[in-house]
Amino acid sequence: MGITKNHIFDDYQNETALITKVLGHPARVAIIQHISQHEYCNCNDLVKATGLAQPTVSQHLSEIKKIQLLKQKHQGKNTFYAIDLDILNQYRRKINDFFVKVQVNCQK
Amino acid sequence: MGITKNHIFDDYQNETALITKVLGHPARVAIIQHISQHEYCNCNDLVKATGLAQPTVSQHLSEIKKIQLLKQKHQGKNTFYAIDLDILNQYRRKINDFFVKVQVNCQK
DNA sequence: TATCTTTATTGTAATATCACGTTACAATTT
DNA sequence: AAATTGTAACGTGATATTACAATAAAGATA
Repeated sequence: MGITKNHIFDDYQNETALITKVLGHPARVAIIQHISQHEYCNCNDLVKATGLAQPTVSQHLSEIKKIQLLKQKHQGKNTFYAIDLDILNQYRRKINDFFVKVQVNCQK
Repeated sequence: MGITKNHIFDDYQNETALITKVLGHPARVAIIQHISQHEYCNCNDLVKATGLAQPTVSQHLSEIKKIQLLKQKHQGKNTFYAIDLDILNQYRRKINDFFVKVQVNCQK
């Protein structure tokens, strides 16, 4: 029905899916890369970097914000984005652990 | 337009997104977990394990198959699924490297 | 004040996804 | 041969996603 039955899955499964879903679009991968490579990166920089329209970039940014992966600093009319490294590292470990657990289970 | 502009992104970005997109649904996370935990796991086992209808499970399986993460062995009327550990490990490293690169870039 | 810049929001069209009933088909069992 | 079992494919409805034009809102600048 186009509606995911989250309630029939456990927290671990839902959280793993939530994180990877955000990474599951090339624009968001590109946005995360670009922010990591450029300090004081604002929305317009990302528009230029991706070639997408400003509302589209803004929409993708809000998806990334939903999982707390971004910090933003308002400076005058500008909004500068940065990666939250604590969260990033937390997610890196979480996703890596998922892969490792699957691997270990297979080898039992 | 609901249609992703893959052509404006590079291979690395598209491949990263392709892999994570498959993990971006709790049913597929659950299916991968269950297959890793049960040798000789067939479609019906996954139907029972997830609580989803058989066609739904079959559809999710085909998404996971698209990125070569599954091996299948036909035995009579049964089809047994297993994780392709080489591919899994390849993807684990790829996704982990993505996170690490972002982290390293931020710290420059 | 009027204008420009920057970002978020709203609305909308096109497409994709999720879920499942139905059907088809192959292999097994009776 | 007929019935049963297991899986994939087809079709479809409901919802979500992607993309963007238009607009709003807030701050900067002329």
